[in-house]
Amino acid sequence: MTVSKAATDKAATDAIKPARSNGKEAVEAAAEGAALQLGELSELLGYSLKRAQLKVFEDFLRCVAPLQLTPAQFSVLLLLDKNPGRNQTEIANTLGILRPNFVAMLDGLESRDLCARMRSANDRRSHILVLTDKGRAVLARAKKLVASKHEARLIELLGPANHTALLEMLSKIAMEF
Amino acid sequence: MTVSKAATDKAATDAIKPARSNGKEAVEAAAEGAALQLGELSELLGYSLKRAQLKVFEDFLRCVAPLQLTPAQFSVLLLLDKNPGRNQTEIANTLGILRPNFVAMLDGLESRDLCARMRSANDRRSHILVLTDKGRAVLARAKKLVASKHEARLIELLGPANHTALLEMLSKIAMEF
DNA sequence: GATATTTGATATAGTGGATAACAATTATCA
DNA sequence: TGATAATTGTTATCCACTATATCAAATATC
Repeated sequence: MTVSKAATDKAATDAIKPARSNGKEAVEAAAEGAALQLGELSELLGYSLKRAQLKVFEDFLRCVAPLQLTPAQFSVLLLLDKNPGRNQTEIANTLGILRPNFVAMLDGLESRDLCARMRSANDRRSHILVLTDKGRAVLARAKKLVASKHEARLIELLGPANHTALLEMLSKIAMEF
Repeated sequence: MTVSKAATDKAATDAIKPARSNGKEAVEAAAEGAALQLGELSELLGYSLKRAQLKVFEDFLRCVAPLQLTPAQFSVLLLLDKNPGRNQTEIANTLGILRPNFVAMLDGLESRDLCARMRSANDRRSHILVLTDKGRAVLARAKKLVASKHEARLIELLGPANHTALLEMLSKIAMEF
């Protein structure tokens, strides 16, 4: 497994002559311009998982580009909206973000006036996180873009039933594996 | 979406009192120690995709730890074995690794005597990549570990039919999305 | 009231991914 | 043929993300 965004850019556009199956297949294939054999790689779940994830994130970024939101930022806004009154540690932990790394991320969102830190009255150590009006507006627009462009394209590719089944299996792996 | 390895470490171990459903539900829930609501996040394919991918890679590393191979390194060895006579550009492109980043990766594998660069006779610019005997031996052991520990655990969790269906859908996304 | 824990924050390091540029070599074609 | 373009491996460098240690302020524990 490896996988980045690059991949089959140049290599795939190479001429692909069908490899004739004589003695030294692969070596001859290399001498020609044949496509490489993935071999067991195509059976490795992790490999396809990673490549699919990159594709999906890439498409997410495209679809939500007018709002300049990354998948991570979108998830934070979603969580803040559904869970008012929570502090940084709670939000970060739920999303699997380490608290030190969450600081800069919040700085970014707060500087764009999408959310705000408010000192808690009960516990003056913690910051209660709240969506601003602008944050709610951006989130609403983002939800629409994600549903109508991003997820819609996935559902179209897989079919609704498969899409649901895929989501269930991925959740199962994420939670129980 | 966000997701790193950390996640539900501390927050999940917090006391989870069932939130009573009166007026200000979520705010009250925050006042107590209730679990956070993922909301639309659980319907976002990219979110589960990323979390599942992290879990799978994590498990891969554990299973193949005795051989000290990352998923990326394993994929390189696999590809070299199935495609002898190829150069760095071809291998890197197929795996979605950018050529500049592939150099250090190969240095690592070569310094462990798992593969070797050989100057091509036809084109003295390129390096033909070959597995060493040790590389083949390590790859063979890695394949066994991956099949018997890593993939086996995934198949056990999902069931063989679902596992296959999942692989097909992920490949479809990776290739056609 | 002394000690430990938690929270947000800073500094820092490691890793993966991306671009520009370069020398050596090979391909193109006028 | 010879000038120019393209390719290969490489280096340097930058950015984003992840991870750990540490700190001061505030709170919890006993």
